[in-house]
Amino acid sequence: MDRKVNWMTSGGASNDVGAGKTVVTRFAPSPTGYLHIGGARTALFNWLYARHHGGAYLLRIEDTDRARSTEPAIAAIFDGLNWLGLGGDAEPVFQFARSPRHAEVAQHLLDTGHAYRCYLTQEELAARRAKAQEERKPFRIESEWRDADPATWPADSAYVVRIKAPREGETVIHDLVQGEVTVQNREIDDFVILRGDGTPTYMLAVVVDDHDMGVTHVLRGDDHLNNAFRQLVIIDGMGWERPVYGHVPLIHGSDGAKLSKRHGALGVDAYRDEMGVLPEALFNYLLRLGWGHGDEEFIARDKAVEWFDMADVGKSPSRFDLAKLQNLNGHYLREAEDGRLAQLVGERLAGRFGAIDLDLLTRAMPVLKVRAKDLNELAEGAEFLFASRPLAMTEKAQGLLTDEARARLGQIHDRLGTERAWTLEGLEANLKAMAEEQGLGLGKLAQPLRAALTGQTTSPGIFDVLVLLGRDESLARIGAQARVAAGSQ
RNA sequence: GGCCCCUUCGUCUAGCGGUUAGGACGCGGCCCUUUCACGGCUGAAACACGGGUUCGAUUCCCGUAGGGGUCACCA
Repeated sequence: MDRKVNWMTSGGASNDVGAGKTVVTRFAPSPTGYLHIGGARTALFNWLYARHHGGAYLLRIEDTDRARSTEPAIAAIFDGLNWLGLGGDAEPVFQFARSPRHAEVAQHLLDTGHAYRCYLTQEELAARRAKAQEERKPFRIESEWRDADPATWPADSAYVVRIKAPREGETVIHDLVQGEVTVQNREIDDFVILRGDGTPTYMLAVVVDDHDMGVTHVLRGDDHLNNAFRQLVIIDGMGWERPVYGHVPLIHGSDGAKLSKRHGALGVDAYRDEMGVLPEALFNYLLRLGWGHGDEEFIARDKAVEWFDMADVGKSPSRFDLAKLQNLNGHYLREAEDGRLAQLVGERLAGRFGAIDLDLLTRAMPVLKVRAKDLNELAEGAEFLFASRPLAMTEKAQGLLTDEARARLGQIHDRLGTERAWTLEGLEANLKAMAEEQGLGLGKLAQPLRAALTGQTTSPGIFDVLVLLGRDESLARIGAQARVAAGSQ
């Protein structure tokens, strides 16, 4: 509870850092794959925090790993972010393009004695590491070049630039999520900031970019918590102001293990395309994963912005629960506008049925969407509207069409044939009257009728189906099944 | 293994010294009902364990156990 106080000690209102600066957050994915669910949540939290405090939310692509970074991955990440409404407030920064600036900072650190050239080879390091492990001693890089006089640095040998980390004392971070975290400085080694080929490492690049972008709040996965202490060495060496940190616990799979493809570490595009999830549903789900606001479950965007606070982010990792996402998705499906859903479902149906009558689909949507949890189910439920005769029957539907049922379908066909207006009320009155006349439950008529009209045993209300299909198509479908009965007599 | 972090129903969470420990998903039952859903009502289900501190601990402190993260010239 004093987390807030800690980062406000420099004074000012809660939306100020230091001397009244505006909040600036960033989401910095590395484009080595799609935008995964954990990254999406990190982006969401950064976006919300910036919005809540009236600040800016920036994007940075960490493409310094040239071998693993790809164009398609970059596109997929932007695509996913935009779909969720989490695009940046400014043009994204591409990290690789800034490597000259990174090298410049490394040089400055070298010049000021905060870093040094280390001529140890990777082989030597590996050998020392192996030896330490053999002796069961903790390994920490102790380069003899740390205190070497720059005048003795060989001019022609390969070297890396290492930061000179403090060896005594301790470093404390007042984390917005984790609270006060202390690490002994001796635990921090002289990590590399510039590689042998002169390119910057991630540790250097992040710090320089965050500084240059004016980032005030670094909100990221807590797998970076340890990195924060190392990054602070560079920040302090440059004499820069420290950002406020907030390390959010990771999302785990349903079995508690690290999230992998098996449990939903899919790209957000998979949730959209394959699972038929609506962006507002994923937004709401991700928001509630690790964060809560009293008993609120369905939280709209504007409310999320209003309520979001890093202090309410839980400190323990949460598990990804697909069932809950689906429930949320069902909720948002029911709330979604019919025309929009028709559009989305139409795209899914076009492959099988050709041109889709979006007007019909839109009219059907109110009765269709209440029984679907995702766009796939919605599309499935809408199929009967576009299926052509003869209708394919599911096994259960077939089972419903007994001789007796087919005989009744004949009667229904005759009765409804006299219906001219074809209204919901008229049809309902007609069939209920028929059921009553014959002393039958409505179900005895409705189920075979449903099978004849949709080829399935479940569907929207039977009168809705009748109206949606229209007089001609309905009578044709009923007649088709009734006729079979007549032929078999 | 060293270091860091975490621990309330199966899951997501509310709780911030005194509560019949609340909500949601999922699960069971009932109602609504032409099917399936939706909706409504309802039931089972949790403070990891052990010590303290305190008149009183789910809540504060310390251990134990369990879980997670991290220890690269990857990001």
